[in-house]
Amino acid sequence: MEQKAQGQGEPTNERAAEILDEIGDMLDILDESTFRVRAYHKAAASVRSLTRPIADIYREGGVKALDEIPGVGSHTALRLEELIATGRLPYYEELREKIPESVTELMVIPGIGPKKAKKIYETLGISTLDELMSAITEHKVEHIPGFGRKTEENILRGIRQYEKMHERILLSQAYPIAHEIVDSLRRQPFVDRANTAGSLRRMKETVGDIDLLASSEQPLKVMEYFTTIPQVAYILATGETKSSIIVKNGLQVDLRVVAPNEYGAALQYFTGSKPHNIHLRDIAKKRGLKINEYGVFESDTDRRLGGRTEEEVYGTLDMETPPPAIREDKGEIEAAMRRSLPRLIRHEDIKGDFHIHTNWSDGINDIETMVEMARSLGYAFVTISDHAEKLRIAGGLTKEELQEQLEAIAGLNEKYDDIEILTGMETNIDNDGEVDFGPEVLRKLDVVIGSIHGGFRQSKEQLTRRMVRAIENPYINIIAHPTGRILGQRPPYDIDLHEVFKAAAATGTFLELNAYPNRLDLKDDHLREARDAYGCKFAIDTDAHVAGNMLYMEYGVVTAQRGWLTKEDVLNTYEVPEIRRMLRLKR
DNA sequence: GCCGTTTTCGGCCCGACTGTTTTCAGTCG
Ligand SMILES: Nc1nc2c(ncn2[C@H]2C[C@H](O)[C@@H](COP(=O)(O)OP(=O)(O)OP(=O)(O)O)O2)c(=O)[nH]1
Ligand SMILES: [Mg+2]
Ligand SMILES: [Mg+2]
Ligand SMILES: [Zn+2]
Repeated sequence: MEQKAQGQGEPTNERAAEILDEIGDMLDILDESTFRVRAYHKAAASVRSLTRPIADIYREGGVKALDEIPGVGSHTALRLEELIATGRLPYYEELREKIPESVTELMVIPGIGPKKAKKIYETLGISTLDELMSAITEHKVEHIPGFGRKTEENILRGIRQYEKMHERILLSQAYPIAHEIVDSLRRQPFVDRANTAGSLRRMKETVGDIDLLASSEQPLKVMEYFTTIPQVAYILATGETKSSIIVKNGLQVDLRVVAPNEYGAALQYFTGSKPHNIHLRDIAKKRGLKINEYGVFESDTDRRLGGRTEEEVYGTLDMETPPPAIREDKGEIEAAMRRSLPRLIRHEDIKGDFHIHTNWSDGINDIETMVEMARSLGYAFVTISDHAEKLRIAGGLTKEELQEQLEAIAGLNEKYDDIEILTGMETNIDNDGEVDFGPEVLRKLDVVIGSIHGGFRQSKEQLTRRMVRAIENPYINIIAHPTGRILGQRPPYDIDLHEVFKAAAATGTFLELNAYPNRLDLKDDHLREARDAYGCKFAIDTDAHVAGNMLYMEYGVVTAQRGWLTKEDVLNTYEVPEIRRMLRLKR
């Protein structure tokens, strides 16, 4: 029998995490201890969020290094070693003999957990979604002991819901939907306060649903309003503190409603993340306190100590309040206890944008329009960085055209005294790591960007070599969208980021945080790794192809925050003379 | 299965909503 865990060579982090999750699910179905089950899921989440391939970690530090991954203990470290070394995991395969893959797959349906999946499998001998659908049509499911007519209906709805929508959506797509509902809630006289919460408030690059919080003295009125807004397609559940709806595009929206003096505790709870909450509550518990969404309490007396504001919740534990963007249980709780939270970069720190296209290549607007947009954003500078000639499909500029553009920019710079237009170009890194132009052209430019636009399927060695050569080119200042991923469309190319970060730090080459909402590349965790382990510096760029795109800077800044970056880490927070000085250091 | 300035054993966050249940399990946040 062909198993996914077999003979596939070294597992990616994602594959290893999937296997750990599936083991957790199988143990869950087998009625194992919930703590063991949780341990597997926790280890899976930890492996999934690593910034380095586990195979590399293992090669460098052996089992000991695997053991040091949070949530991975001696036992799982050995299992991962087996998996990395042989491409197989006998323990996983043994469990699979008892529980077929298709049974754990039933658990993707909202409303079907380990117990229902097990009953469906054992009672009806059903393990696939198709079989389940026919069993529902024949009304066999409602006769499973403990199930009923409504259970069957809900499973059917669950399947429909899953088929319509089960992917995470871009933060930028969820954001306006969320704020439209928040705004409408705020307009209701019976609503005291309303806010976004969950991953959307933490500004995660994608969100699984929209989480909203409101406070009110009349919670039932709020729920009645919420479940009848025009966006509603289906009401999943509604009670006096919590309701869930599905909106027209298939997305789920959860609303929690609490009393006004509980707002801070509820916001803390509902902002999460889940690991952050669990860690925080664990600390409270060890101090004889209890935290829930209604407040902080003394465990033995249930006396309420606070919860009006988030600061009160964290303050009761003698902690600073971590910004929502970093509440991922990746060190922020410890930092908040030491009172040494990072001073994260703010949007106001941004003084300009280095990556802007115009109608000289594949942009929509002319130079002046882009400059006017930059001025309206209060920027001190903007760099025009059109594509170069090798990227024909993007209307790349020849060196003659570039010369013309430089003259046009010189003219515009005469006209403005409140903004400086820097000259630049986005060059294409070819298969040999060379770019469109040599020093005689590039030396005329203030800022040179290099990026990969093709050959994504090359070997890791080749891709890495190309990139590192470009980084070593003394004229290239910024590497744009370093991993090439496009959320929901294209995975990152297979490149050795360790080599890229090392070379960038050694040469004084800035790594881009491309703020385009479906790129956000480098991503949050990579930014943090590149800075902390390598000392890299960054530029947050919008890669605007039309003036309005320059507003994407906001998504770049929040992603930088999620990567724990401070103002000092980011080139476009400096004054122009200082930027020029830093750019010249490389040449 | 993981983990440790009170522990290497004994804990592991805490609660809402639903359906099928005569008292709570399952799923989800
Ligand atoms: N204490 C506690 N809080 C939880 C738990 N599950 C969820 N929460 C809180 C923290 C989450 O951020 C918040 C919203 O839950 P979601 O499932 O929507 O997660 P979140 O929005 O973080 O991520 P998402 O993008 O929706 O997958 O509810 C839990 O098991 N325990
Ligand atoms: Mg959510
Ligand atoms: Mg939610
Ligand atoms: Zn570009």
